[in-house]
Amino acid sequence: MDSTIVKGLRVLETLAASDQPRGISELAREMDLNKSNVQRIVGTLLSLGYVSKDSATSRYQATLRMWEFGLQVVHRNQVRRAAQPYLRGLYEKLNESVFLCVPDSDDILYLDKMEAAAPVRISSQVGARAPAARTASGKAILAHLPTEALDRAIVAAREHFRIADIDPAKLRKELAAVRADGFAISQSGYRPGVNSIAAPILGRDGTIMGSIAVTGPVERLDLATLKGYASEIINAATRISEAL
Amino acid sequence: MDSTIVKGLRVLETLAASDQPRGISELAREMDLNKSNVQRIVGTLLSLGYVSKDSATSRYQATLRMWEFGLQVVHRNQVRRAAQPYLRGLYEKLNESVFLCVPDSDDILYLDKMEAAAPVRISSQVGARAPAARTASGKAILAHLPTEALDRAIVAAREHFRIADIDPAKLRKELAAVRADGFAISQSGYRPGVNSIAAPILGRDGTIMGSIAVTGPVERLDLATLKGYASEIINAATRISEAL
DNA sequence: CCCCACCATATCAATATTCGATACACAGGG
DNA sequence: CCCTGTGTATCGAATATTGATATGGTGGGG
Repeated sequence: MDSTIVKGLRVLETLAASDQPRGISELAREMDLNKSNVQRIVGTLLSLGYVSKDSATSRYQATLRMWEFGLQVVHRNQVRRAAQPYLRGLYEKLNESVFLCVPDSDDILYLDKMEAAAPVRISSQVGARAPAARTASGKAILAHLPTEALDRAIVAAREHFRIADIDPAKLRKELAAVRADGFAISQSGYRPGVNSIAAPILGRDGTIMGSIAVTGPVERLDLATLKGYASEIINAATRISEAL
Repeated sequence: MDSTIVKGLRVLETLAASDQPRGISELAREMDLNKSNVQRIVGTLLSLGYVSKDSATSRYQATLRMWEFGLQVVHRNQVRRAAQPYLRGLYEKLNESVFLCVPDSDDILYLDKMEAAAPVRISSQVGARAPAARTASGKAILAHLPTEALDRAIVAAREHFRIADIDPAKLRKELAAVRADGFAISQSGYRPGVNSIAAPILGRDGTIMGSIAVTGPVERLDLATLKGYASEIINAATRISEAL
C-alpha cells in the first residue's frame, strides 16, 4: 500500500489546510508521526516544489503547485465545460448566484459558480465539499444515484459530516419526489438563511453527472419564487445533459 | 529522498496532465518505471481518492482531489485576497482583461483574472505558467527581483521554456527602465496579437510579491492606449502593496 | 547572562517496505 | 484459436525507509 506515499500526501494535505507555516516537530506531534520521518517527507516535498520553506523561521507551507496541477484536471472536466455557457446564461437571466456541483466519493463538490459582483459574505464555495443530503444540489444528485451508491452516501453523510438527524426513509421519499419533479429544493437546509433549487445533469446513459443550482437569501428566494425558476433550471440542465 | 513519494507524485502529475484515462502498462512505459511499481502506486493513489478507476476499461485518471486541496492554498493567498477588489475595480473601469501574477520558482504563475464575459478564445490562463522575461507581468516582477534571483530566472527562461533569443544585457537594460517607470509593457512578446501593461506589487519590505496587468488585442490596446492606463494600474498596484 | 528546553537538522544501523521478476486471467485481433 | 497485449496477484530479495540518537542553533526565563 505504499505507506510512504500515504504519509507524504497526508503531510501535504495538512500543510495545504493549515493557515500558518508549520514546523517539523509541530507536524510530527499533530500527525502522530516520527519527527525524523516528517523531516524527510517535508524535505522531499520541498525539493519537488510542493512545499516552501520560510528560511528565517524554518517553517514550511504548501505552495501553489497542487493548485496548478489540479486546475489542469478541472479545465478538462467535461461537465464543467458543457455547463459553463448555461451557468452564465442562467445567472444573467435570473441575477442570482448559480452553482455547478458534481458527485465525488459519497458527497458533492462545488465545481463552478457564477455570482453577483461583490457578495456580502465571501462564499468561497467553489472547491468546497458539502453533505449531499442537505443541499438542493446534493439531493438532485442523490435522486438519480443507483440504490447502493445512495445507501453509501447516506452512511457517509452521517459519519463524515456528523449529521445524525437524517431520516433515511423520509429522505428516500423526498428523493422519489425529486426524481418525479425533475428538481430539488432546499430551504435553509444546509446554510441557514439560504434557499436553493437544483436540477440534475445526466449523462448519455442516464448516469448522474452533476447538478446546477440557483441559490440566494430566503428573503428574496421564497418557495414560490424558487418554483417559478424550476422550468428555467430544468431546461438549462437538460441542455447541458444533451451537450455531453 | 523518499523516492516513493517522488514517484507517486510524478504519476499523479502525469495523470493530471493527461487528456485521457491511462492504463498501467502505458504509464509504466511512458514514465520508465516498473509495471508492478506503477500498479502499486496507482493503487495507493486510488485508495486515497486522488485517482479514479474506470472499471469498464481498467484505466485510471486524476480526480478533483488535488484541485480541492490546492484551492485551499489559493484562497488563503494574501496577495490574491488583497488584489481582488482592485482587480475588479480596474476591470470595471477599463473594461479589459486584468490579471494577477505571482513569482513562483523562477517563472511566473497567473493567480487570478477578471475577464470580459465570453472571450473569443478560451484563455484559461489562470493557473498557467509563463516565462517571466516575455510578458509584461513577468518583467514587472523581474525588475524588482534581487540580482541573483534574476540571474536564475534568465537561465530558467532559456532552459525551461527553451527561449534562446533572450539577450541578457538588453533585458537588464529594459528592466532598469521598468524599475524607473513603475510599469512594464509587452507588445506581442509572448502571445502574438496580445499587448499588455503591468505594475509591480511590493511587500512591506520592498520584496516583489506579484504584479497586475491589463491585457488585450493589439488593435484595441496600442502603445499609446497602454501608456494611458499606466497611472491607473500603478495606482492600483500601489494600493494593493499598501494593503499587504 | 547563562542555562535549559525546544527546535531543525544530520547520522546510521536495523528492518520493515518497496521492488520487480514471474505467473495468471482475461480481452481483442489476426 | 492462438498470440500478444492488457491489468492484477504473489513473494523472495534488496534496499529504501525508519526512528533512536546526536548535534548545533535559537529563544525565553530565571
